[in-house]
Amino acid sequence: MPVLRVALDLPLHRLFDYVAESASPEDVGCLVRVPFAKGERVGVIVEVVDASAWPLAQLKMAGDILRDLPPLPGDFLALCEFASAYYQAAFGEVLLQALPAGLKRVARPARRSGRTTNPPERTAPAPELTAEQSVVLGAIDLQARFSAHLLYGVTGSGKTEVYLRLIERTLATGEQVLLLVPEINLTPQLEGRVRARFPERVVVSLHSELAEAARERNWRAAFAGEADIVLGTRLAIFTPMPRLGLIVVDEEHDSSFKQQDGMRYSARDVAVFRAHQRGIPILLGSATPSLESWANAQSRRYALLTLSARANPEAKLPAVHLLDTRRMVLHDGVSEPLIAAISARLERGEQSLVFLNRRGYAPVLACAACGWVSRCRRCAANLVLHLADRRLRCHHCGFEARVPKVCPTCGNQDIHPFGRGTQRLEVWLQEHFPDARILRVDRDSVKSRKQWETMLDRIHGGDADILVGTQMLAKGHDFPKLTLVGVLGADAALFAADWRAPERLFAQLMQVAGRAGRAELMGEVLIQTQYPDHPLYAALVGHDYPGFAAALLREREQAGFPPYAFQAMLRAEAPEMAAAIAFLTTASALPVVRDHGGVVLYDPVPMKLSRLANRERGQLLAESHSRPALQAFLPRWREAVEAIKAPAKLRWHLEVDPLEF
DNA sequence: AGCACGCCGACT
DNA sequence: GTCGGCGTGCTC
Repeated sequence: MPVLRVALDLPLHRLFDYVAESASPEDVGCLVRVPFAKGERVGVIVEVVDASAWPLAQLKMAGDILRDLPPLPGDFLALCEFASAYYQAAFGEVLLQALPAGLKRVARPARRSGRTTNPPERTAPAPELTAEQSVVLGAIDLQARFSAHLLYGVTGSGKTEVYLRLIERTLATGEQVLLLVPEINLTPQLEGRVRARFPERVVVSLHSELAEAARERNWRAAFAGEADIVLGTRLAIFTPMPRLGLIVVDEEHDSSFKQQDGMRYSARDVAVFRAHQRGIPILLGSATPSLESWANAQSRRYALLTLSARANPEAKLPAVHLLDTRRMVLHDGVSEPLIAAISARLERGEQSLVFLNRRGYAPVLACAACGWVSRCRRCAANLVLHLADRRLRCHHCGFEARVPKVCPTCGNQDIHPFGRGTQRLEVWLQEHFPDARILRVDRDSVKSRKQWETMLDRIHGGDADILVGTQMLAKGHDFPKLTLVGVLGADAALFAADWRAPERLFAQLMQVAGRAGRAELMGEVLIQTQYPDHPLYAALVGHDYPGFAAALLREREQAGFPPYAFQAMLRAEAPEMAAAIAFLTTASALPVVRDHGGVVLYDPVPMKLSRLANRERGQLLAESHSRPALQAFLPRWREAVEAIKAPAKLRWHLEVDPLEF
């Protein structure tokens, strides 16, 4: 009798073996129902082997092999195996997280046959290509085996059109396309554009906000090869696609491609591996590529393709000016030149956008008499004042309290908000421009996709004169009447402890600056700063991403930071910081650590946000100048760390290529 | 990760 | 006298 080696959704780095009445190697990749501990589970058959060498008496009998779903293909299993090995996650967990929940339920409901039908769309004709777009398209050979391309294109340069043409060429050869986007809800118009361009094709979307049934239906369509185009967020990278011929990653620098819980993978990096493994082209697109991708382009591992001009030649890049607030009078944080610029837009009937990446009314409430500040009792963070609904709110753990009328410690009535958020800015602007229609756009005012679409309609319909918002507003949207972008409070990120903060700030400001002046109206960007000489701002003024990236890469190389070093972070959390640090200290002194000369471990330290939801958190960085050395070290280290006897309340995880510190 | 078994504190 | 805390060990 054959033995099935089965992967189960457990954090265990091993397979479980069962005897089967009858099974053949063709069943590899099939789901199978198996008895496990006291209950029953669904796993995936990874191997079917001859039983002669197995201690059969110790094995349980497998249940049904679920053959109504075709077996998961070998390249998909290999993709999961790669992710499992690279990110130190259990194979079964990787494999089963990739499947829709419905398939994994032990008792499976009878399947309703649902067809994936596209809502009818009018065919959108393809626009003429610009000279640059033609050059870029000519440089991509879809017949080639694996090839990675970085499409560096300024905002409005027509990256999407390049994607669409490539997709068209790929579809023509009978292959499927996977298009990854950071957050599907923020870019509903991209989905619309894809559907409108390919009305006769099956386009399905895959993201976590999709209802379970719809997600399963779309997943099945992709897996069955019925879907021609899969448009999805990071989780879609783990979709089996039998005819996959092209992967496109839009806004490849965006941090939402990085999963921040469970298996902490980078969908962009997995995508590159997947393309390599399948021998197909991959295109990464961005106006501000990640330094990792930029470095790969500089070293010719990726082909660099550039779109330097806006597709609409009338739309010039916005003029970026710095407002040196050290020598200016500020009115609730807003400088007079910015006020004047907004006034001018109001008079001309144009739109302004004021960008402040901090939601709420004020980041903290404080007592002038005794020094009390509104701290979260569960986190090492302040409670943010939300005046709109009169609450104090922790942006990290969700804790809420009502706003006290007097100081909770000394009874003083003199408690005041300190600092500014979007709500306060909105209030002030409304007072100063009483006739202006002001729209605040942040996660508090836009909670659902529906609200977001309503908001976009209002903006496009010219229903707003001034937009006030956080980075939500920065994502790729055309606001034709928007000619002014004001930026407040950007300086904070210049000197942040996280050395990746400038890179993110630059990308964010480039993105929000790109909102200004897309049509025939010239755009202007005013950035308030106390550090007008900072090279980051100089690069913004000059629209000089390559120069900025080169400078950052030089710094990184000198400091020995990524992408010139490879890192993994061990994090521990416990009720007491001492327990977390003690665990990390033990982990850093394990015998395996001494055997790996190529890997350096730093001292365990408390995390920046050292307490979150009543758990104290510490971290330990492992680093190497050689990825193979780090990859050789990690499995051995992880195994030894798993064997550490830690208190039950201690949680830990290992993150490869961490983005945040 | 669940879920059992197993040995020490405050209660119907 | 028991209910229940979570420490430890196992899952084919």
